[in-house]
This record gives sequence, structure tokens and C-alpha cells, in this order.
Amino acid sequence: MDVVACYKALADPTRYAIFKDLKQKDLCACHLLERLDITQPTLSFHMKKLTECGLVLATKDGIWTRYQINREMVQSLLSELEYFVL
Amino acid sequence: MDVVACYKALADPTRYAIFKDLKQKDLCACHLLERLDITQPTLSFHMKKLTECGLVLATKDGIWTRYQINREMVQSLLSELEYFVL
DNA sequence: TCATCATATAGATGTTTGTCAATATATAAA
DNA sequence: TTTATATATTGACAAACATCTATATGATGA
Repeated sequence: MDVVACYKALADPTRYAIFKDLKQKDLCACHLLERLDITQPTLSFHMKKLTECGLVLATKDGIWTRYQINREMVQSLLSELEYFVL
Repeated sequence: MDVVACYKALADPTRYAIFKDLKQKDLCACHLLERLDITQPTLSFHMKKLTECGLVLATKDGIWTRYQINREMVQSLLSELEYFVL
């Protein structure tokens, strides 16, 4: 687990907004795109950052890709962060 | 509280190392400098990022500045992150 | 097989970031 | 008041980043 990569992934307003959207509901790229004021390649770029660090999981479902928060990875990040308040 | 600014502050290897050093013990800039392979102005730049978002507190003590983790702010960040595993 | 739809990649570009050397500021001691 | 020490600021610069347009890839359906 690359902690710094996780923080980097969350350290952008657009990606943090995506992350919050995914908290409500798993979404495919096309639905995420509807909610954001960016182009499709830009979304693809951001989703790569979010999935590569493991905070978001992508599952191909026929023609589209469903994205969901990886709660296990969030939990790992939480544990790392909790260490600092002990 | 600016969540994205907090993540940005932790999203750099040097700053994350500083943050971990501060977890062990409050330190002044000169002592932090000894542990890192960067120049003094670069450290100053990083400490600004860490203090401006509120994750680190700086207290002037005569000639030197003591830095310490702001556990309250870390707790706020934790709460924000915990939301995603609910 | 061809057309269509969803997503990814490539290449270009302006902006932000991390770094340094040089310099400024502020405090303490001589 | 000078000198020394700790930290901050400035200006320059290369690397990384976020964004776009154009194009490629891959899956579905006609």
C-alpha cells in the first residue's frame, strides 16, 4: 500500500468530488461524467489515479466500467492516519 | 477545514516523512533539517504547507520554532475519511 | 461485418509544485 | 551595537500535473 499515492489521489478537488459521488452509489464513467464539468479523457485520467492507488475498484461490465470505493483500502488509510492521534 | 489542502499536504514523500518524524516527538526546524536531505528553504516551504492546512502547529520559542502535530485537525480528517467506510 | 457506444491512450499546452542559491528578517548573545 | 544563529522570502528552473483535442481500442447490436 502506497500511502502517499493515496493522499495524492485525494488531493485534487475533482477527484475528491468523484470520491464523494462514489460514496453515495457505485457509478460507471458515463454517469460520473454527467455530474462533472470535464471531458471524458480527463475523467479517464482521474479514474486511473484513483484506481491505481487502490482506493477505487473498477469492474468491467460488458461495455461499461463500474467504479466503487474500495472500503478495505480506505480502512487501511484510516489505520495509518489513526496512528498519528494515538 | 480544507480537506483537499490536508490531503495535498500529506501527498508528498518529504512532507509525509516530516509528519512521521513529528509523530515521535515535537521538533524544531533545525532538528528536522538534520534528518532530511533538503536545504533549509525547502524545509521552510514544506512546513508552510503543513501548517497552513492546520495539520501541524508552529510555536515560536525564542530563536527557534517548535513544530508539533495538531491532533485535533488529524481527528477532523479522520472523521471525514471514516465517512467513506460507513 | 459494420456501425455505435463506452472507455483508454497519445500528444500538446498552460499551471502548479518542489527544489535550489541568494537574500532578508528576527532573536539572542557578546 | 555588532555578530551569530534560526527561520522566511524571493526568483529561477525543471518536473509533474490537469486539461484539452484527436484518435485508438474494445464490446454490442444490427
